[in-house]
Amino acid sequence: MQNYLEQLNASQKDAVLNTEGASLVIAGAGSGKTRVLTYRIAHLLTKGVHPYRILALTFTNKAAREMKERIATIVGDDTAKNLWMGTFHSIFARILRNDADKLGYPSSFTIYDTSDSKSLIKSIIKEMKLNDKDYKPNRILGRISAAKNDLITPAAYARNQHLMMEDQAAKIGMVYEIYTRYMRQCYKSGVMDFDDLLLNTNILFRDHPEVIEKYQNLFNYILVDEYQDTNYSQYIIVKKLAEKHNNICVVGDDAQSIYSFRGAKIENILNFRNDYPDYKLYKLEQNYRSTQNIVKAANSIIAKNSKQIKKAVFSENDDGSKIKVHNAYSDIEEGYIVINDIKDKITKEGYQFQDFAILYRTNAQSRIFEEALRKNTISYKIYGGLSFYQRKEIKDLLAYCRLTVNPADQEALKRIVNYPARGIGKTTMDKIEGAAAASGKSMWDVITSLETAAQLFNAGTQRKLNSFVGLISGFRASVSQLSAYDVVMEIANQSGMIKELYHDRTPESVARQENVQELMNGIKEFTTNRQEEGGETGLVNFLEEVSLLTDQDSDTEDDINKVTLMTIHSSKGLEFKNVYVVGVEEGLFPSNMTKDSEEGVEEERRLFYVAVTRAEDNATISFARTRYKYGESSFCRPSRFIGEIDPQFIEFSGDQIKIKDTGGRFTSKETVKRNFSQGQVASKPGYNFKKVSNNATSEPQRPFKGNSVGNLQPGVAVEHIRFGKGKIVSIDGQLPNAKATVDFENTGVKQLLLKFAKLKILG
DNA sequence: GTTGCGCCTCTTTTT
DNA sequence: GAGGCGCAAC
Repeated sequence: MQNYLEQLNASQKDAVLNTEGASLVIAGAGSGKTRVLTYRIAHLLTKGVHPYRILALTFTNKAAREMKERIATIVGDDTAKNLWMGTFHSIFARILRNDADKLGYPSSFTIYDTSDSKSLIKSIIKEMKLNDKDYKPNRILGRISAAKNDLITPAAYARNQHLMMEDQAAKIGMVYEIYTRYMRQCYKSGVMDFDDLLLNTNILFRDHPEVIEKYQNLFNYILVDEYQDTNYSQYIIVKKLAEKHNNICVVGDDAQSIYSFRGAKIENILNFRNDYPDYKLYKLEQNYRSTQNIVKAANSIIAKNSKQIKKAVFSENDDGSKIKVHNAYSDIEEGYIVINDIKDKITKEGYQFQDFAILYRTNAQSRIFEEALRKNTISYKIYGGLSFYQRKEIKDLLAYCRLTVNPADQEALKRIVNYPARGIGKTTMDKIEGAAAASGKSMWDVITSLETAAQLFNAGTQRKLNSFVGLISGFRASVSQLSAYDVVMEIANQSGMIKELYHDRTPESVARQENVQELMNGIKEFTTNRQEEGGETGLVNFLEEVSLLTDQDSDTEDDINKVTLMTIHSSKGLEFKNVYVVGVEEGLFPSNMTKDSEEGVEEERRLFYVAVTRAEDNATISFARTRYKYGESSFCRPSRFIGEIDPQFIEFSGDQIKIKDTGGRFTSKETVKRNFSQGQVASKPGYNFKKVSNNATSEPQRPFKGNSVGNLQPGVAVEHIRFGKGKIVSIDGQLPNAKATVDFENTGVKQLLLKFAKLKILG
């Protein structure tokens, strides 16, 4: 065993050695947080604490896995593997599976992902005949999810005046009813969604004292990573579990709380001292990751926030270079600037691909960088976006698995009942769904019950349904006799999926075949790993693992030495020698969705802080002045955040742009004007948008769509998706080829062909 | 019942 | 730009 204590500084050592009681470790970015957590657990183990008496909760599987591996190198595999270490969701799914029957769930309950939840909500909205203009599944799911994370049941929701008024104001007053039906439906289907895993854990602990007592006694020590990102539901679970022994250690950084949209309450970490008045506070303030310039710049950013725990993060590393700010004409140029800079650093400074990360606010931004990287034959890996498990063929196969394990799983059934096509169409499904709703039974029960089937369907349909039922029943019978791998193999073959997929040899289809193969390999791997750890290897366990996996968890061998592309959210906890924070523009970062509220902006600022502090050697910020959004080009201004960095730590490169701080906003008038005069965007009379577009293939196809032409008169204020607000000066000719002279303020754009324009009349 | 086409909405972040 | 949905044709 290595002497791990020697590798720690004084405050880190303090935090590792004081294992008893409540501890709050405030860990600045790059201050060795994971190291403290790892060694603290290793320390407990070397003191003789049994591994199964330690509960360590993280937010990603990857974090858990890496920590476990590091602990294993200190105390050995056999000890480390018995730790209760994992994400909130996976640990409590495991606990729930043991006691699911107490809550009326089958122990084989399956887990809905977000798209399953959305689809269910969509059908409830339909069933209730609500208008889908106001009732957007996304939005409704958000409300329900938030309620669950605040431990608000449907009944409590209906009684909550605040929530009800909010809903009514937003014209979605029936959310409580949708929530009620959603819960009922999930229950009936024997499924839980992500939030249910936590909510039901809370219910289990609340209603079954013997259960909570069992786990209170079991877990002598509880550790929570990224505590600033816990939501109320998680907070209560942790609090209850720790009640007995009071050995709780939470680690986090309030400055990096970036998940409030998922219900995270920064207050949990800010109020820790109220919950545990005898707590000990450890502050890790020395940053070992980044240069002094980066740390100081980051400090100047976060200083603008009001809600925070005071700390002084410092670095004793070299000063390093200043943060570079690149000003790009367009999003496409931004891509090239970044990629050229990467190439430059590789040739001149000897960095490798793996030393670079491109971080963006939204997944949609990745495409341009991917293209630029591909053109330059730089290998890259991209996280987020459409993950492996969201691909159609994978979801289909997993839906078969889910249905096999849990035939009541309604979304799984709906997904594959007619895939591959077996003549069970919409009419039949509507009947089944109607009967299921009327009788309170699951759809599976409806189709397996002979009497109802005879009433509802003609002989042909009955035969088709019976054959489907036989298929699934066959799979169910196999589960007890075959390994998970063999069951899935049987499913893939007998369902007809394989035949369907191998039907043609188009590249897409080959890719799908490979994906299915990869999933099969995944099952093999899962089985071997679990066997080594002595865990369960059933199909139900595989499904659980897969449901709670994110694509960040699946790093493969050939992912080494590649440029990393990911959202800033996913980059938390990681570090790279060179970091590019791209698209730092008003409306994008901070996002339009959040910039109206002070809390929203503070969270975005923390996100910006997270982005910058990922960098070890160089942080580079860039913004574009025009960007494609929703398939159309639009103008953007640099983000207020750039102006908030203490200027002594940044350096502008490329075209100088006038950035003026006007109370949190920037003006970039001059640059925009200059651009037009440079001719990059034509402003000649009578041009059409084809010439304006950066990308000649994306000609706007839609014809003019304003109100009637009669409304388009000189003097009318209009908005155009590309050019912002302006006033019509004059109109010539008739639609569809009318020419309007519109003065779009500050853009230099004067004339539009209405044929191609999409104007919105203001006011 | 199935397929294909065109129109519409949409985007924040994720366990 | 992409995916989802509705509608029309087969």
